[in-house]
Amino acid sequence: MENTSPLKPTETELEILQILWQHGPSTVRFVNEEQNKAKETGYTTTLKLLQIMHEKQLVSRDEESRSHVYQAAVTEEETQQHLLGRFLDTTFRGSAMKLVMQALGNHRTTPDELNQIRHLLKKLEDDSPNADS
Amino acid sequence: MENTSPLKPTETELEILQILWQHGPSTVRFVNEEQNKAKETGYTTTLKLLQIMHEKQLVSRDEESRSHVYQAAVTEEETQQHLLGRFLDTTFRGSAMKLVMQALGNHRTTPDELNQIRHLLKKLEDDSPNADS
DNA sequence: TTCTCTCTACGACTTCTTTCGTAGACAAGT
DNA sequence: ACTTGTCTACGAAAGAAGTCGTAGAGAGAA
Repeated sequence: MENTSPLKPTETELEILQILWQHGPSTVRFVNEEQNKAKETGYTTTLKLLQIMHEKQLVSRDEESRSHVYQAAVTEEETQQHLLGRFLDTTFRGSAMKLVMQALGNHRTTPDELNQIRHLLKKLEDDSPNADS
Repeated sequence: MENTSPLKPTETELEILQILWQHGPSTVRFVNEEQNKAKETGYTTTLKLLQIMHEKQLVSRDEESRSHVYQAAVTEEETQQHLLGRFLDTTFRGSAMKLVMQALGNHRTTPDELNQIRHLLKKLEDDSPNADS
């Protein structure tokens, strides 16, 4: 149960992971086409990236058919968690609260979402032995 | 308002900015010594970085005395805001709520901090009906 | 079979970032 | 005046990330 992967995906690798998370196992061709929706990218560029990510164990691949099928080998949540930790340290010097305040304050959030957060707050309070009001 | 500097500091530049934000205007020597507390860094490395940051207008400098005195030219908040925006998009596909939930859920937050957030939530709710500016 | 299309592999090039060596200026101290 | 220490400027090396050209294999159509 030890470290699954202290590996930090780069900017582009993350974009590819997003595609794999959203669409499930995909061929290079498919990933490339998705990437092109946002930004023109050569086919071999995508291929190379996926190969590197495979080496880094960020993705796994099925080589059965001629076109290999790639799949994310890390979950979206664990990756987000990991990146969030780093971001928190480097940008907010570790203060989760400052980050949350800024995120809530400057990005529109629907009333419903605010409610969900309220629920979470309540839950956190209940779990915490020494909560004062 | 239309400032032309949505420049994104690099990892190391951010570290230096943190030092300047925390300690105010500083000489290269001082910044370098602060950096060394975390990681051994050559003096000229720090110098070069500050010079580059000066070119990029991330810092300003006072050249009066022989040892120049550098000062952050961007505020901590605006930088955090900018980086947060990027991070939100690339890592959480724009969902501020998901980010907040994860931040609150997985990083220790004191009861007092939870309270501050609660206050913010209330404030957001009050302001929200017709927000558009 | 032969031609054509698509795929993987691989290596080289570019750009960006970080690191550092070296040179010249300048102020003190002796 | 000379030596020493600290400073800036500059250029170049080292590293990291992303980009792409080219070669060769295989599959299917003609």
